[in-house]
Amino acid sequence: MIACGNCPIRHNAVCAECDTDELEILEAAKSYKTYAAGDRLAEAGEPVPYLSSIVTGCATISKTLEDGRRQTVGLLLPSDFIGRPGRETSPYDVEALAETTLCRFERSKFEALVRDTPHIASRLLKMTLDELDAAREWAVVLGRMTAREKVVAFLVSLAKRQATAAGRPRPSGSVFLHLPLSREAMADHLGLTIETTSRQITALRKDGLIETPGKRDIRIPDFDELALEAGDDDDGGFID
Amino acid sequence: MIACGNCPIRHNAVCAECDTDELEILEAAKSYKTYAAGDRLAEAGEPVPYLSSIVTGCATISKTLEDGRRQTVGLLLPSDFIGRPGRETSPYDVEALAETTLCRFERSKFEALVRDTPHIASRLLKMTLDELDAAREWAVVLGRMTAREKVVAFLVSLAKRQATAAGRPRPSGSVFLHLPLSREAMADHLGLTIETTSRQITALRKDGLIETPGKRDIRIPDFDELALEAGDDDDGGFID
DNA sequence: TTGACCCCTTGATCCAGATCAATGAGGGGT
DNA sequence: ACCCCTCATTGATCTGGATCAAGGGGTCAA
Repeated sequence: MIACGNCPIRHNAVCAECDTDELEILEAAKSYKTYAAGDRLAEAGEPVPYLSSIVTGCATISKTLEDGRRQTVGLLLPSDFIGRPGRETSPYDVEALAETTLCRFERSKFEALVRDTPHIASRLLKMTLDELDAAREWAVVLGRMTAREKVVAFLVSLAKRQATAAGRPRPSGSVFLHLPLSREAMADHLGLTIETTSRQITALRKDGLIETPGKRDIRIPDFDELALEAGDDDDGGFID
Repeated sequence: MIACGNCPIRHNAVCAECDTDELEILEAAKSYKTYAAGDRLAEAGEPVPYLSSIVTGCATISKTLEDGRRQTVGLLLPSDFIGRPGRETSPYDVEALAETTLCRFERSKFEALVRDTPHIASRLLKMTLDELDAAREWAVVLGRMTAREKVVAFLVSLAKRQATAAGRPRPSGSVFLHLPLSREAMADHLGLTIETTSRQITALRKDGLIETPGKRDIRIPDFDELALEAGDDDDGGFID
């Protein structure tokens, strides 16, 4: 059991705005659970008894159509939140891509926390607005970008999130990236097939935009050059 | 100036949970503004001085890439909210598709309302979570559906929203639908070209799934039959 | 060491939807 | 009434990414 004060996601998760008094309440209500890679954290249409934050690991939110087509609609990394106050069941599958530890709260307890703790409520609102922005940005990728641009957009966004999580500013220069996703999971996220995804990675390597020291490892020699491929001129400048 | 008590979106907008005392505060702070079809309500990268609700009309949230490709990431109908507390500028263009009236609050005033009025904050959280669900559902459409399925999914979702707005349950049987969007706006929303969108509508008409009494009017003789085309077996059952 | 399995890559072909190109159908202004 | 002008439809062709198919390499268990 990690003390909230030492928690790796203390300053990014839904508890980020809480003061020490409030942390004590969370401390009393929380429980941890660790899942293995491949485990289901939630299943479409099934009840979600716990609302949780990802402490370590990685998971996807996805939907599978009756005929097997699958689309990932969210990629969850440490500090991201799983579940929705006010809704008993999940509309999506959530599955761990790697060993994943959750910090969990029983639904009814968490809903009370949201009601009674303005710092939780306001943090949750901010995180939800951020997720909405991310989902909309991804809609542009899915709707209008070419396969190559999709792969680049994914690598760029992953590098940015990795930097943010580490408290670093926008990446630049040389960046190393470990992919928590298989090619299949990437393809599902990008709205492509495995084959096309693989070919685009090969093409980016041949063009010198990335190096692939391992199947799941990417080195980006020049982040800005890669970002340019997806038209990412980093609007950036938002005030918090 | 409409009195909040008589407002058409009183029970669906961000003010839905407010009691009469709180409405008085809103009443004092709000102002109305009406835009013509085609007007910009917000521009990507520009400041958004007012946070608003749509009272009547229709608008799109969209992004245009440097080379002109455009993707609509949200369709705004009466009671929907525009703008984000905590962010000065809009990352997207917002434009009116028809004459649109907004109920507006100065940013600083609204941010204070969110802070001090739990009924506003909680309603805003719920609306944002709903929008996030909608954005994710749309990601499945954009990433994995065929052109025909995309058009059907759009018509089905529009019919559902229209029914919800009118306080009716899930549509069934014969449904009449007025499209607030041009073919171009539809195409931008669906991640298709105008031509493909038009062809799919023609195909659906030839298949007897829809009738088109006017370019912007659609009659759906059998809603459930159409919904089936997009694999919409209406999970429905969510608890609020 | 061998083999089974999984995941990834690469090649060949196909096809849904994009692109290029007319044509039609209002609709508003003069 | 006529002329634009915008929007929608339809046709012909092209192409990016899907599909079908065949290896290749790493890992684990026997």
